[in-house]
Amino acid sequence: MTPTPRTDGRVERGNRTRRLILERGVAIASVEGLGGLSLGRLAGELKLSKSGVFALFGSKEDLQLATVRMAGKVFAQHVVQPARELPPGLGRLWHLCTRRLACSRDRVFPGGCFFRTVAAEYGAREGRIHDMVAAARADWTALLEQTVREAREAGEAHADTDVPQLVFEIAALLEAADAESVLRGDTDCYDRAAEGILRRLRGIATDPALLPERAQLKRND
Amino acid sequence: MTPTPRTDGRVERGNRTRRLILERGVAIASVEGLGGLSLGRLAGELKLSKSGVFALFGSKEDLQLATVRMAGKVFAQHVVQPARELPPGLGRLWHLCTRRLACSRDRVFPGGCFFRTVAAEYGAREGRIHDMVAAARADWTALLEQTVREAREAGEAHADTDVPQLVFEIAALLEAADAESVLRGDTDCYDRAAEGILRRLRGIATDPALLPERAQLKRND
DNA sequence: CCTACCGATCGGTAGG
DNA sequence: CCTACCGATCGGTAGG
Repeated sequence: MTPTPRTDGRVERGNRTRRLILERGVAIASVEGLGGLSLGRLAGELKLSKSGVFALFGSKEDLQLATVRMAGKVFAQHVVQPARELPPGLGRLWHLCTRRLACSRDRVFPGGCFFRTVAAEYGAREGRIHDMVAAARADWTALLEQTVREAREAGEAHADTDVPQLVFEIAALLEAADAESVLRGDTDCYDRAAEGILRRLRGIATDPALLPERAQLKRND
Repeated sequence: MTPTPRTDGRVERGNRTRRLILERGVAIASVEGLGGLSLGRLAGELKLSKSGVFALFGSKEDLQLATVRMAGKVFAQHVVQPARELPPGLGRLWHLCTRRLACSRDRVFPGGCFFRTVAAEYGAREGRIHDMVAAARADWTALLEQTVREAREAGEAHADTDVPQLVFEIAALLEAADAESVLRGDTDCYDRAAEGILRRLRGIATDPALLPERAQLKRND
């Protein structure tokens, strides 16, 4: 399956450069949006030629789309994957929420959550970037809804739980915390979001002991 | 106090042109952000000369700042002013929320709420635009907090109401509805936000009759 | 002296 | 990955 190796290692070097460009692109776009990306700027900051960057991606839009894909990998690694280590249930749902808050607090993306920034930037436009960003958000809410349903099937959440309503409110509090921390530079919002979510989860839990008593976001999780 | 009128009406014409430019600028920025504004584009769309647009504002940044101010007037007219007609209390608070949702649903700003878009665009940057956008958001949360406190002082809300926590959650649900309606093009989110807010307000109300039984956003309010 | 523009062009940079 | 360019457009300013 592996292509015949060229002993000069040009393919490998190209992949390294590509990753370098995308990591920088994700960081820039989380602060200034995907509109802040330009071939010349990325080339200048990384000491590459503009046409070299262009050759690796084919067009500016393809570079932007690849940047969105890279951001998705970062988000999955920091938020989605760690929650898989816990068994399905309210504990896993709560872990998804705290990891999402920690991802913002720790500035995994320097300008706050990449997807909130680009969703605001491309939400009202049309085209491939809008569609990919909307799909990424749909994946996130679908993951939250699936996790709630698993908790319900495990008997940890009441049978009459309104899943879309609950997930809408959870996602709203998570995003508001990210937005406010970036805009105002404070961290109270993380405790407020955690408290609001925890109150909502207590409302659907069949057993209060399934959830922590207090929102502990000081921990390194 | 009025300046001596020049019979040629040049000053008046300038003010009309200025308003025309800012109205277009607000519409463009709500969709594409303030970065989507350019002197040449505004001039082209309004059949003015680029230097004419420039002369009216002095610089691009001053044009952007004036655009933020104009958007503030629009928001005040559609959301803040109507709520003043109601007496202080939970009814006024609820009216602020429904007007805010209607402002998004009716696309008073074509790309969804102007301030959510530009807050995401400039939240992680520095400068005069960031500061003005942050101040506008602080004004909005301060208005909500003041309205909650008035309801508490009128005996309509419990004395132990955590005002900042409540306002954080209300603002989060309002913004999430706006963002989701723009990104996905549906309207369910308005009912979800209204339901979530109403549930929260019932939790602090001393008398359930102070609030509507159902979130009626179909009405023309 | 003022205003509200005009047509043309400044030095630079965009995507390609 | 490079240098060398293109058509266009950017924010801003000249004299009239």
